Amino acid sequence: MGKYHHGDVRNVLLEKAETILTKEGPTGLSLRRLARMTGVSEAAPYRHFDGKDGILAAVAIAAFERFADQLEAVADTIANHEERIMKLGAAYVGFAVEHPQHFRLIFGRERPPLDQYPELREAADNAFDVLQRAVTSVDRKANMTLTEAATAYNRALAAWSRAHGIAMLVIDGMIVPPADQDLGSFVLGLLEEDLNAPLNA
Amino acid sequence: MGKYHHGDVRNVLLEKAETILTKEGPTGLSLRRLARMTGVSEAAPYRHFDGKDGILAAVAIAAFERFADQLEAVADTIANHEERIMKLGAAYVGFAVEHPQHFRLIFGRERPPLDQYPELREAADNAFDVLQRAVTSVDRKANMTLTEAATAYNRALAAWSRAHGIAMLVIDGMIVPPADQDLGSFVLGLLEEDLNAPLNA
DNA sequence: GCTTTAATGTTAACAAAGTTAACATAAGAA
DNA sequence: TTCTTATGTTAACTTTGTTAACATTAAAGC
Repeated sequence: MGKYHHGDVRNVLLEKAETILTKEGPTGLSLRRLARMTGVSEAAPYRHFDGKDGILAAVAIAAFERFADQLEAVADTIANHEERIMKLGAAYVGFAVEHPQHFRLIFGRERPPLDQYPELREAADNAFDVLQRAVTSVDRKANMTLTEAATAYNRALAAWSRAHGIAMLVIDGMIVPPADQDLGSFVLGLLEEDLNAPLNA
Repeated sequence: MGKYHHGDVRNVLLEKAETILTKEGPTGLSLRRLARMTGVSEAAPYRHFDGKDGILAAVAIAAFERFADQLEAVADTIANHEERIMKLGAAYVGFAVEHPQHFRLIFGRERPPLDQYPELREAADNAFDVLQRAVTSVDRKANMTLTEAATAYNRALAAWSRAHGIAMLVIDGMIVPPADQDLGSFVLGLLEEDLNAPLNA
């Protein structure tokens, strides 16, 4: 007389997985525990997901999508090129700080291999496309020379890696943002820092 | 008649752990497998290390030291301030690319908590001191105003996070360095990229 | 030299996790 | 209604981290 077919196990599992991940990270997410917490047998998740990686992939896809949406929302509202790059970087770090576990999931090594989950690869590519478009969009509509295009691409990489480095080091606790300052402006300050300028600017 | 006391189990374990880590990363390092490969009982490692975290900590400490040495070697040979910062960044990324698993270990979440391993914390702090000194050393010997000192500090953070971001994205395969170019000059290019400069420089 | 003690090994057990196989039941198609 | 498929369940198997109980060796104290 077991409650076979509750109807929505897959979604419930996903939501609970989401909750656990937020609190304890990918390592703390155990399939068995997840199943118990969902009130379903310990093997049930295997009917809906391709094992643990399958669930992680599903969560990662959702995370990538939210990430991309958040970046796009910022990028779309800012017309000025330089300002857009900077604010985008701040938003990038902002997402990492607000959702450190999700950020770690989509960039860390517990992320399932992109090759094995085409939708995951798609979600990842889409997020990076948003970034790249935002960084190079203004230049794209002008007719660029080959070297200009190359520079634009490199600049996107540079902007991306700067934001990424700050994000990683901050959520790792290696860089501690000053308490008396807004996180966004702190990040902007770091992004704009010119390593070659004289100290007494 | 068992071969009790082979004499050097601790070091052999560490070396084998090192080997496994290089090939398979922290996740692939299983204590039991390590013990078997070392030809010792599966509980033996616990006599020499504080469980799995203990071994990871030991390996991480060694990794931090090599990392710091490598950075210091570069920093010490370059007198020019700007050049030193840049080459240091390239060395930072170089280490990550040469030893991705070690880099991941010392920066990822499988690194044992610094609080629980004072020597690990020390090794980490030392590595970052090397970085910070190299980035701010020239300025340090001048008598700086408070704001100059703050700028110097921020600049160190900016340099660090830039290198870190490139390193992370490269070893994650999200940024693929061009095959026709030396990795070092690729990194230097990214580090020097001025996001605000016009495209046709 | 002999005895005691601490260090170092060993085996055996436990719990937790990922995964799969074998079986049960419900829902929908034929 | 019957057959097939999707979805659940239980029970097993393997691996892993860890600890307890016991064995042996080396070193220290007498």
